[in-house]
Amino acid sequence: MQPTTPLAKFLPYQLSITSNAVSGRIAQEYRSRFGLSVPEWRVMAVLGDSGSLTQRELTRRTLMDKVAVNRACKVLEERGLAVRTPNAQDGRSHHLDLTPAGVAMHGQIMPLAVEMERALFDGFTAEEMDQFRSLLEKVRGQVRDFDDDAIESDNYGVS
Amino acid sequence: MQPTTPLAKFLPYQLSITSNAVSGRIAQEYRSRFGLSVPEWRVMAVLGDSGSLTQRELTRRTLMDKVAVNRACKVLEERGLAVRTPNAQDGRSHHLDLTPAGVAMHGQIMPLAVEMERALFDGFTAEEMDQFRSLLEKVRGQVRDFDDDAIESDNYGVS
DNA sequence: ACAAGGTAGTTGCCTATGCAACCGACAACA
DNA sequence: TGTTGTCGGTTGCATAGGCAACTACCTTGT
Repeated sequence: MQPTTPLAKFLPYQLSITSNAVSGRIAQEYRSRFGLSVPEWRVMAVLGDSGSLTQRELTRRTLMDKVAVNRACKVLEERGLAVRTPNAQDGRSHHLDLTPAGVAMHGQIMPLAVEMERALFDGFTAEEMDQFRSLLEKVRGQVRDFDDDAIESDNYGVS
Repeated sequence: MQPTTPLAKFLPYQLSITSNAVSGRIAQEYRSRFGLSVPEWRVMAVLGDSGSLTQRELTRRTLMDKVAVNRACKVLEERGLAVRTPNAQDGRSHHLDLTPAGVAMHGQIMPLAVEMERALFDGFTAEEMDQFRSLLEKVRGQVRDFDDDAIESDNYGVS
């Protein structure tokens, strides 16, 4: 239906619009059901699974910016879904844990995540999902390599 | 190396971080080489290929917000890369075209796009790339379906 | 011809996101 | 023990991106 532009064939473009569509759909669901943003949801997910983590640990595990983690934690604390307790080993940081209310919400959040993943990839075979996962991982590896080589050689005529 | 959290297995999450990594890398390249943002680049790509399009048409082809298209066009015009000429058929809109400078830049932009796509998917077989493309497309289709069904049934206990 | 409704483009506002700078605390070492 | 460098966390700032409202213009129906 859409006229073929070079843009439509460009794989990074397809990746981008697909990711946006999926993220948007999921964000909408979490916002309307729980009033959670995506960063908040991610912190809840990790915290509910592992518990007692510092923000540094959360940053590492969610691959989000430390500021994003900080703000998400702040909101979760204000909403009474998580608490910070002092870290005896390191006075700079604190341990984060879900409150009972947080645990309860986590118990609703994860099934919804599973359900959405199922709905989004409904019709995919197990092989296709594995393939998709490994292709995504491979691309991330390439980005890291790409970052290293950093094409400083040829600047395509632009100084 | 990274401890396994449920988050890391969650496919929409992997999609999101992969897309961010790729987009970020590409955005950086276009910014440093041409001073173009991603929306500006997309408009340049489509315009260079088809020429004489209205913003409405550009919106349709890039799948971007009409405001994003508008702002990109404004910048391109200010930088002398594109011009707007009145549309005799419809007084509300105008036709956009690349200037000679815009055409020249387009001539450098597209090879870089091809080169980056190549570098990012280096090591992928043609089959893998096709597979990737069709998987992405399939997911987008699912998001559309998902949008329709809209899971209004069970609200997971949240009113 | 004119009223009502719709559409392309534009502007303003509000939120999300990221970086850089900063603060208090830890670690290494003279 | 004091000094220097580093690290976790926080805040402020600057930018990107989307939505809603508005203007100007087109279209349809009377």
